Amino acid sequence: MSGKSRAAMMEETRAKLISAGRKAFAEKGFADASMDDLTADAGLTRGALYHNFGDKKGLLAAVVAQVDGEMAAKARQAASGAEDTWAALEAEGAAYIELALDPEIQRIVLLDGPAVLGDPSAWPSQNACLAETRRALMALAEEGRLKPVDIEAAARLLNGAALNAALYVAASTDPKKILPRTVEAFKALARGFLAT
Amino acid sequence: MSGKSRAAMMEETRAKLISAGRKAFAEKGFADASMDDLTADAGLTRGALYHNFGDKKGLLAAVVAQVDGEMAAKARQAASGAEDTWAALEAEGAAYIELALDPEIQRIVLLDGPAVLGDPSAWPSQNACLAETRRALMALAEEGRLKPVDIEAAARLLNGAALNAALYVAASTDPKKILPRTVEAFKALARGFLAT
DNA sequence: GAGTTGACATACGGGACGTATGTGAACATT
DNA sequence: AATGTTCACATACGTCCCGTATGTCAACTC
Repeated sequence: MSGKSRAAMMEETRAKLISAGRKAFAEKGFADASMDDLTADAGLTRGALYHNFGDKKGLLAAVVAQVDGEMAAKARQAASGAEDTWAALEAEGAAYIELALDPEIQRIVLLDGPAVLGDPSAWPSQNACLAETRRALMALAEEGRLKPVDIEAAARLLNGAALNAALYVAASTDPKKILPRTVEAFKALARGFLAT
Repeated sequence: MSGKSRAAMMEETRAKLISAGRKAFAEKGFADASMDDLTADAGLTRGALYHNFGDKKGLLAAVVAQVDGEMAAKARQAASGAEDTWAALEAEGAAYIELALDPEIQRIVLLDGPAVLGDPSAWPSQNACLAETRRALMALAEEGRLKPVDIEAAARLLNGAALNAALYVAASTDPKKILPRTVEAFKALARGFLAT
């Protein structure tokens, strides 16, 4: 058992490249990240990258999909403890705001991602975060607790509000103080969707 | 009166460069816009651009400031006809959503702008759109019609929701059909800030 | 055991950005 | 009014980086 299967080897190089790309994109931004550098960091060359991901944007897409998936998982976990469907939606939104305080997430998912890959709803990763919010809203709609709004639009509005607000919190001089206020404001805002 | 003053000449070249940059950035995106090409389009060379704007990002900042100012002006105009302070806020939000359907605005202000220049609240243009929303919210707060939320955070949430929703509308297969639903959803959402 | 496939490395060309240097017209100075 | 200076802009150069085309070596097939 000295080696591994062909497919396993390839998965390993893909993982190494994604990891190196994630670090480089987070630290330098997509535009200033050199593929020569990040592939060398992974102990490889650009050849491996082009073979596995097609081009620089392809690597970013893979990185975004990974980070996006992690975000959705954490949001789901945050919502899992809620007693109530509505509380779950609020918890998810709050979780997104807090998650987006991470510079890595801001740079990769909120700034470079949309600019390079286009609108998030068109991403190959199918935007797991958005799907999570949509799911929560549909559950509420079935319970009859929502105003008669378009679910898809509502999900986009909530997600956009949360993630954008996080950029504001992170850019502020005192994030720790502003975060709770922002989360409260988000909860107040979200209640606009509640049936009266 | 054959010529113009020195300062007037410089303003003219700045205007020509901004105009050419605006077109190039809108059509090709920031990354794929060639400074050789866009300066030639303006009948100039890269020398003029570096002299006036420092670098490529400097030109983008100037373009963003111009577009952002135009957006705020239109939003203010849309709100001017409202009978009521709250109706004005709703009208502004709706105006942002509709404005953001313009591909030029999407590309420059919503996608490349944040990615290249960083968080909008830190822009030199001071984000006229955001300022407009903040103004409307403060007026409402003085009238006592707002829940006790942080104004700054609320402005960011509303703006983020509106602009992000516009990306969704524009990316949809049938924007004309989805736009009114999205605007309605936005109005419902915004009511979350209204005092009960 | 020879041929083929495929994952990855190396070599090459083109393009774009930023800087350093040049230039000619307007303004100041005497 | 003539000369020196400034400055807005053009030109020339070096450098970096992406994408492709080509090469290579191990693994699998027959």
